[in-house]
Amino acid sequence: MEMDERKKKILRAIVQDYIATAEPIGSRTIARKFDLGVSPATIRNEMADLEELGLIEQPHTSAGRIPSDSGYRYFVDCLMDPPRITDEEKQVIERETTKRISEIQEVIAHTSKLLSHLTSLTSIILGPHKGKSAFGQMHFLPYQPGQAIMVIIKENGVVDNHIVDIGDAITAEDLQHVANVFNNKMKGQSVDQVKKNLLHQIYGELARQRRLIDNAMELLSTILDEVEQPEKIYLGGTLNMLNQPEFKDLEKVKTLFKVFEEDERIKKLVQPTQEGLNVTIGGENTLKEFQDCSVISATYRVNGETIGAIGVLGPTRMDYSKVMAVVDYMTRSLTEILTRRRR
Amino acid sequence: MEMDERKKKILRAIVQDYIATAEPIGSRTIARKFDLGVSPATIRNEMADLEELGLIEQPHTSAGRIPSDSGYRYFVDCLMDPPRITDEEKQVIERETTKRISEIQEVIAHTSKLLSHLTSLTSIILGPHKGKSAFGQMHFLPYQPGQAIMVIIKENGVVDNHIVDIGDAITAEDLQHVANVFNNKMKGQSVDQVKKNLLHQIYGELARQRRLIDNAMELLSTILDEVEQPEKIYLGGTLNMLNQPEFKDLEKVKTLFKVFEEDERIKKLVQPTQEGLNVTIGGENTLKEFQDCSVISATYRVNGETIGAIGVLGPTRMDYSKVMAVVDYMTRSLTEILTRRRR
DNA sequence: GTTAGCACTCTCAAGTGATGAGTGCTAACT
DNA sequence: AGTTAGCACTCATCACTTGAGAGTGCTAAC
Repeated sequence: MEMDERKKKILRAIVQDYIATAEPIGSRTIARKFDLGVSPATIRNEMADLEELGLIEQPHTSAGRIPSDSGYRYFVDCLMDPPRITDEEKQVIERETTKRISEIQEVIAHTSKLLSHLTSLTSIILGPHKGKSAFGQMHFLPYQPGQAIMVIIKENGVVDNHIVDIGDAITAEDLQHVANVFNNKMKGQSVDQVKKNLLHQIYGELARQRRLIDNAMELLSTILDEVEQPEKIYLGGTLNMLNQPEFKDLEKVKTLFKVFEEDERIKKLVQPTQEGLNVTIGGENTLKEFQDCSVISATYRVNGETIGAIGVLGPTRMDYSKVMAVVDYMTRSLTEILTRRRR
Repeated sequence: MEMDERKKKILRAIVQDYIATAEPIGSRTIARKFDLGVSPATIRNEMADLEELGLIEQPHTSAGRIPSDSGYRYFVDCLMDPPRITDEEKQVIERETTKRISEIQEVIAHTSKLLSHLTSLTSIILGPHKGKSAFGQMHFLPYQPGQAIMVIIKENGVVDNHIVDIGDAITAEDLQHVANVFNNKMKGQSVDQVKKNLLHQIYGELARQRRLIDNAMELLSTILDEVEQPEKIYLGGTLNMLNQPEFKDLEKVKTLFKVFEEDERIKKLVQPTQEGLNVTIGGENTLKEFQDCSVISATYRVNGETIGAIGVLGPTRMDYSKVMAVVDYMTRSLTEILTRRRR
């Protein structure tokens, strides 16, 4: 069976109306609301075909039709108005993102809020992965008698600091010396490499500061091996889900919110499967709790390198065109902000 | 009218049963479940008295009685078994808190989880307030051509760092010089003071680095004025509320969770009004969304100084004895951990 | 190929009545 | 005087029925 023009029109009508009202729509209503020039009976026949094609379904005998997952998929791929951001949305985003915020976490948290606000759905942002970064520089700053602050700058520019106990016997010059040795030997190396290859060298050169070195190495391990610490997840507008009629059931809300607390599974949702905008509809995603939901996601970059993902979660019945436009624009916006910030 | 022994017994029975079942309890059931040696009719008479005293109430004519806020209050103050932590709870807490965690945020987050888990309610922890701290030291570290990392150490030992753009013309010595001037002039001063009194001096001494100074001052403002950044709030087990029968209504859930997102109002809930354990029952607290809820809270300390609060939020119908015991114990535990950690 | 007509199905909301829990009151009992 | 049995009354809840409305599929006519 072929998808002729009229079938397409009818499917589009069904999807659009269902997205707007969340009510199954019947042939009579379609004929009334959408000017297709045919009678309800004709539409009924077409709908029977569409159902056979698996694009729409009936919740029960005497209800109207609703789109199936495949129906949404077809709609998104072939029927939908192309995603186009409205001037109003654009303005809001511009206004909100030009506020100068320095901390990257805050930028992302703010983006998350904005995204959920614009879509009235739940936003999910995968924070930038810290990236296993190699050793860059080390410095010691005087702090208090017997203590110094060890500052470690990773190769990717992230700065970490820790207070370390030093003996009273160590002078500023000694510290400088230790730092110099580390900086020379370790530049660009991972901790494992250092432990294997260079530690005895360092010990050799700095025999007297053995305790300080051990201390420093331990700190370096924890700081540079921070990769295990997973990317942070930012959720925004989780409450918006409660306004969706598909979550008027308390049990559903419970399971939904339970999953919201499991970062690992949320992460899977926005994990991009391909470049550009990802649209995952209903059962296409693997989490059974979200079989009634769709996710629009995309990745954001810094200096061309993909470092995180941004997504919107909503009921399958969402305004794909609008949400896709917003996610797309926000991704670019975020990429731009982060890139500019880094310059 | 006096509260004689029998009235007390009956009130206690009503509260205990209602806490356990969440169902209004009638005279017959009381006579059956609790061995008071009198007939339902007598209990009815007593209950009429208790109602007149405002300690219990009837949801509707033919339902049993439930405790009123005053009833709970009387129960907590006079009737309840004294809070006593069980060995089992104690063990769990010991086990969980001996895991060595270094970051204070993590300690608190973990405590929050533990607390909500033990009580099956929602835990609220007010993070340690950062305290307005004055300028301590400043350092510049070389980073990339044209950029340096400015490290600011506050008087309380908190370290902050930011990448700053410096011109190509500035040498390491220049930077050192700038830092020295700042360190000399500003030690222990607040930013406002500096702006008022010292800025022109600094400009005078460092005429050539005017742009860098402006830059630095701006950063200092944001870093040192961080007080405005409020104490962080840790919520745990918010989902537990969904298991409470009083929140089977979706509308209630919505308003509840909305308030959960408003830190300012949550803060009010646990803000201690007196030393030791605070018990706020139902309408006693000021937030109208929480008129059906009670809060048990207490403050935790470091080195004798109160730095935050810890609390449990649940329906008015909660197991006061148990929750009070747990909150009390956890407070001590947290105080101890933080104090030990600081040594 | 399209449409009108019609019987049929199914949900939903409103109405009904039985049931049961619980009360307050009265009068009898100890 | 305090306690209890008995009883009429109230009210929520549940199961059941019923009617209305929406929608369908089928058939026959256009």
